[in-house]
Amino acid sequence: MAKRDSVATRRRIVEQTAGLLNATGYMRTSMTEIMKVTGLQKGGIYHHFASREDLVMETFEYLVSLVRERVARLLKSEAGAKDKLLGLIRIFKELPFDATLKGGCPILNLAFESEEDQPRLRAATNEAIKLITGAFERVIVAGVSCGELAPCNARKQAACFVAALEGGVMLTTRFNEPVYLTAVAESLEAQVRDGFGLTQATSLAN
Amino acid sequence: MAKRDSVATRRRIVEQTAGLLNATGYMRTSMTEIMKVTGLQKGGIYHHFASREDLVMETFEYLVSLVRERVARLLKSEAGAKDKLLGLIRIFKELPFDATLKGGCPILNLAFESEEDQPRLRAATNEAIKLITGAFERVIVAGVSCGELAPCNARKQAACFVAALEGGVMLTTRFNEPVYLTAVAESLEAQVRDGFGLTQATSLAN
Amino acid sequence: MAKRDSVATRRRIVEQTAGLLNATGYMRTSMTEIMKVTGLQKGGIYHHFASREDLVMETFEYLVSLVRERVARLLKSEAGAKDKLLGLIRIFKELPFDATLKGGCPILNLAFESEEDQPRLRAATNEAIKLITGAFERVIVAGVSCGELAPCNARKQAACFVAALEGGVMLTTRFNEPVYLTAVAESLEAQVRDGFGLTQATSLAN
Amino acid sequence: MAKRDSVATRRRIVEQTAGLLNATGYMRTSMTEIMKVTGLQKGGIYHHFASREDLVMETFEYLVSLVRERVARLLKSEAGAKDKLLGLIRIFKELPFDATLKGGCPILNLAFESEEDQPRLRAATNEAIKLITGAFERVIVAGVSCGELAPCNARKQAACFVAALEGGVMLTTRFNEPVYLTAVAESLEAQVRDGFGLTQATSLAN
DNA sequence: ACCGACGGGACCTCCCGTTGTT
DNA sequence: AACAACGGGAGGTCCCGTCGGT
Repeated sequence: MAKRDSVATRRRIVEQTAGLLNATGYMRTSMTEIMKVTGLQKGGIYHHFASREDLVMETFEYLVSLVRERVARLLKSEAGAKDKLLGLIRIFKELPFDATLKGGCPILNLAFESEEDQPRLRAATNEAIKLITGAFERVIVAGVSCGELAPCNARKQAACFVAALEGGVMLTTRFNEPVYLTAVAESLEAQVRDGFGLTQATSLAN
Repeated sequence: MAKRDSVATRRRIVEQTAGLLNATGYMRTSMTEIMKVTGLQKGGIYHHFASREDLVMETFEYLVSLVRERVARLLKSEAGAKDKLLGLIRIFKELPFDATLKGGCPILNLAFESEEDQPRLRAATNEAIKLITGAFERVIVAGVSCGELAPCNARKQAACFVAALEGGVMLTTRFNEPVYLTAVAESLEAQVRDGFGLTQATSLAN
Repeated sequence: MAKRDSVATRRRIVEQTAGLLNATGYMRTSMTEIMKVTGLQKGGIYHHFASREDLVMETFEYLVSLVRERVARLLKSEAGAKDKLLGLIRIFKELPFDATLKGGCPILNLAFESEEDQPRLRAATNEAIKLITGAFERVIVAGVSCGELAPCNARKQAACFVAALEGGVMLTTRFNEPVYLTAVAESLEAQVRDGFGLTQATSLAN
Repeated sequence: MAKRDSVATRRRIVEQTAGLLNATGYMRTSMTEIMKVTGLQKGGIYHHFASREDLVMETFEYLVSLVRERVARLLKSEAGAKDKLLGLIRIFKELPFDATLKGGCPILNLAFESEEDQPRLRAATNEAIKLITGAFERVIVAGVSCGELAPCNARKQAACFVAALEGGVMLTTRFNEPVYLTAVAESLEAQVRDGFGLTQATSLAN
């Protein structure tokens, strides 16, 4: 059971902890609970991670990687800007139904919990949210360039998408009410199909 | 005089604790910090509140009352549905700049932190979010009735507004990035002025 | 039991902890043992001291104050340099038989245990040992001035006295063998009575 | 080859651990640090030693053997009692400058750290200190017999030498102040050269 | 012979809530 | 009404020792 399993165990710890932390809270969840879901004792866990923060950090990055991977795959599979945006929206819509991500968006969750006295976690959340916002922004810029979308402030439009979707995920998750995410997604989808009002110019301008 | 002082002190505790709890976290904030901002010792606080949860509960309801009051005043001061919606949006836009509410929306904050093992707090957040959503919904229903807004699923439309605005507040607060809330608000304002696409029917239908 | 007893309790903790720490070890002794001798629970102790190190620090200074007090009283009660030196030696001879100091010299004990990663404790021991050495040195300087003692390097002579006596205390304490301290004390007493060889000049010269 | 390697490795562990334990503390030093200096993992060390205490025990005896060897060599190389005593003193003077013994006298170090719940270590230190004291005592007895030294209580005189020298080593090591050991050594050397006051009888009598 | 994954326990710290007291 | 001494418990960390494997 020795050496060879080390990598696997470490990954197993991260994977099993991921869902727990994202649902119960990165800071609130005690090592005891982590011990329970991993089936390991404190000694076993601390053999793989120097500190609780290290484990949280790695778990967070694992969760972010799940999202990043989906985004990357989506951007490759779809060609048009509209389809890409609709796909990104779909990723958010599916979030609460994913087993490990049913706690909501890990980025917002950790951002909510991490304080200024945990600079590593804060920095990680900042970077992660930029990843998402950046993806939206780049798609929008490209869509505008090729005339598929109406001209607009891409950064603002991206921020609007992310904020609305994150809000939808958050409310749906926390209040167990699917309507929030559904409503937001539908609204955004309509805007996308409309090309941000390509003909009527109702998009975010300045 | 005893009773009068008691009531005043109790209220003072709530008011002084409100901003702290909403910014630092309802569950994360320790009694020590609460003691610091109130200037009272443990005994003094527990004399007025049977438990920490009671204080949290009352503080939360105080914060919600601040929001409710603004909403009520706004609904009274404005006559048209569009103006009322724009006013509600403005309330959210001002949230992060309010001294006591700079921690973000208290409802979402507490909803985020409260677990299933705290049914009272959960119930309070559920009720509070319905208050907000209900306000939007009623305005929309009225607006549609009088023809000021395009026909739509009012509940969904309200959910969409609240989710987007809450998301904007959340991201702006947690990432210290005003663009999220600004972008969301502008987008919603545009939709409102458009009367949810009164002429082109781009609003949330089913 | 409230406010008034605070000072007394704090002092009681220090006094009861003093003997324990000096005998069992400043670093080795666990909070659990300190709880036992003080009769308080962790909460009670941490109410009075912010950290274990703080308690150790204060306990150490209490023990040093006991020694300092004896030295001060001795220096006042005796007039001649020889009598003062004999008195100082006697203080060391009595150390292992003192209830609270039976663990040996607190200065050397803590100096032994404190590492470089505890600068406060290190600094305290440095200061404390200088207190002892300084007392010897000043007496010797005065004794030489008035011709009661043979001319010598006072600092060296003082260091010799302290080292020998500390060694005697240490060995007697750790090996439970009174002869070490007795032998050292007798030898030093003989040198003192001899006035450091006032007539034959066998004292430490350069 | 297996057995040979085993013995060599075992000795290597002891030698590499010796300096570390004597400087950092026999009890305080963690297995992690021991692993670091030996370059072995836990399993490797525990393969050679049944317990941490066994390793400490053996390391201690190795360090004592270093001292014993020096003493034996000195006693052989010098003929006269005075020269032997001066040589013994010199051994102590050199202690803090020896690479492996720069932590001070291993006997006193371990005696300080070992508690009553470690009878083996206690016994080992008792035996070791008797080795040193016995060496002094035998030299003194011989010196008195042949008239090189003034008649005296040899056991006491030996105890005095050892206590003073150990004290000097201790203070010099712990306070990083060479004067203590230097002063003690000079004083004792003077006494030796004087033959313990062969002519004036100032030596330890009863 | 040696590695290293893991169990299990002890330690310090901090926190909430009670209670005697002023 | 308010203070503050104290109990009791839980959390994160680290450490020693075992044992399956190479």
